[in-house]
Amino acid sequence: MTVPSDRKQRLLDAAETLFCDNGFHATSLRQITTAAGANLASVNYHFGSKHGLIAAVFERFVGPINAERLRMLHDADGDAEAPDLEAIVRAFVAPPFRFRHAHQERAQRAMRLYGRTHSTADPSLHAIFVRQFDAVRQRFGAAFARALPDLPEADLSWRLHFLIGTMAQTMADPDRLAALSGGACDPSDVDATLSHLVPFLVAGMRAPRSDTVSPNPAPRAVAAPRGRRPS
Amino acid sequence: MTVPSDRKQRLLDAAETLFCDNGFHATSLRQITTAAGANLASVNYHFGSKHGLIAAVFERFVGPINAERLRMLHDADGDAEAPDLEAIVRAFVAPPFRFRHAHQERAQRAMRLYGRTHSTADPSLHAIFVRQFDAVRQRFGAAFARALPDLPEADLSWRLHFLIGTMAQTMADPDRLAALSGGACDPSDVDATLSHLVPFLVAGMRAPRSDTVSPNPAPRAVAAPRGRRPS
DNA sequence: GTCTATATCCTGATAGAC
DNA sequence: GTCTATCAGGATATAGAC
Repeated sequence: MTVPSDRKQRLLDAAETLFCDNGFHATSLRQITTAAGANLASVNYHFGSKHGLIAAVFERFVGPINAERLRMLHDADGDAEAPDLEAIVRAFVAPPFRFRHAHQERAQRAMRLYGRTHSTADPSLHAIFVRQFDAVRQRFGAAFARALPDLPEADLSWRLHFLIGTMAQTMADPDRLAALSGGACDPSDVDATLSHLVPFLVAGMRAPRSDTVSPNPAPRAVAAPRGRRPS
Repeated sequence: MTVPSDRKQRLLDAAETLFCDNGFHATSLRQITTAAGANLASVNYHFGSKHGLIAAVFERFVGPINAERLRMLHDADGDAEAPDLEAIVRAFVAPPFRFRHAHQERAQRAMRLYGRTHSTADPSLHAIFVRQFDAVRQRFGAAFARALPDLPEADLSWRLHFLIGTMAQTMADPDRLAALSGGACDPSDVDATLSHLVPFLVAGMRAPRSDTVSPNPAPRAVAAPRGRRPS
């Protein structure tokens, strides 16, 4: 009790790595226990089930990140009437990129896993995620509302959604950016990442209200290809 | 040959629906064939393997979307020296939202599936996606470079990455936005979605260059929780 | 707490009749 | 092209010795 089982930690570490590389569903308990040097039955003993292990892996790194977000948010707005928008954005997006692990490689993997789980198709995993995340989202929603008092509520909800999506995708898929930029961008450089991400998001949050822009032109539908078409 | 097998279409339809609801990996061929009223062996006959079916499902709806993107891009910039930024953004993000299927419900499901596949963990699925997508990405990258001639190349790559992420997440997870906005946002309204999304992205793309903003403050690391800590 | 051994079920794929 | 029947293997989970 005073010193948690080393096996348990190693199971979490191995699961985190394998989940990130291959996804939750494609990773078997056998792979995990083998990589951790543990027995197959140990997962059920420590975590009850595979689902319990997934939840434990996820909560282990999302907990500190959300705590740091709230801490930075408290420093940033401190009940001010008009808190600094950039500081709020930074409080939201910086912690997951600054997550540190014993090894930097593992920190990057955890970040990727975090970003990908944002848009997982599996409903039960989605539930784990949403439960941990929605409190943070609401707290930041209120801060953004104070920082952008003239923005209608609907616009604010949309933009918070966009902001989360931008962050999640940036975390989820750093390799593609590195490859397609021909080496011009280095997603492993946290400071560089934030120096691009934060201004992009701040500008987006400050965009003109949607009711002041012109309507959408050319609403041409994209036809779905069907096997048979009337001709 | 003249009339493609009805079974084949029904398999694609059923697979699309189930893949969207439960993910690729969690959906079995038995579920698909049962839903399609077909035999288990029919998948291997028509598509060779489950992987072949996944690729076929994906290509069926991503092909027309990318074609429409390129068509709209051609209309928008037409080799102009300084094409309209908003038109380029719209050419990129509008087609997937305007994708139409025989039933509107299915169109929404296809859109969700598309958005989620952007950040799939499975490497072989990722490959299917990237192959279809990178040509479009390069073409749009060139158009953005013409529309934003003063932006350094690295900034451009970063922002294109952000833009794609915002779009993907918006497509992937419409339900959460609807729930958390308390009904203020309606993600099923395509015009409303675009009227919020496009200004956000245009403003982000026009943000100040990253080398003109102040450096990042407070690089405090988020500590990873470990079982044992030196005390 | 950790192990072996096993139960039970489901997966993708295929052989071969029709 | 479509079917039935089946194969070979992997999945999670558990019972029970130590």
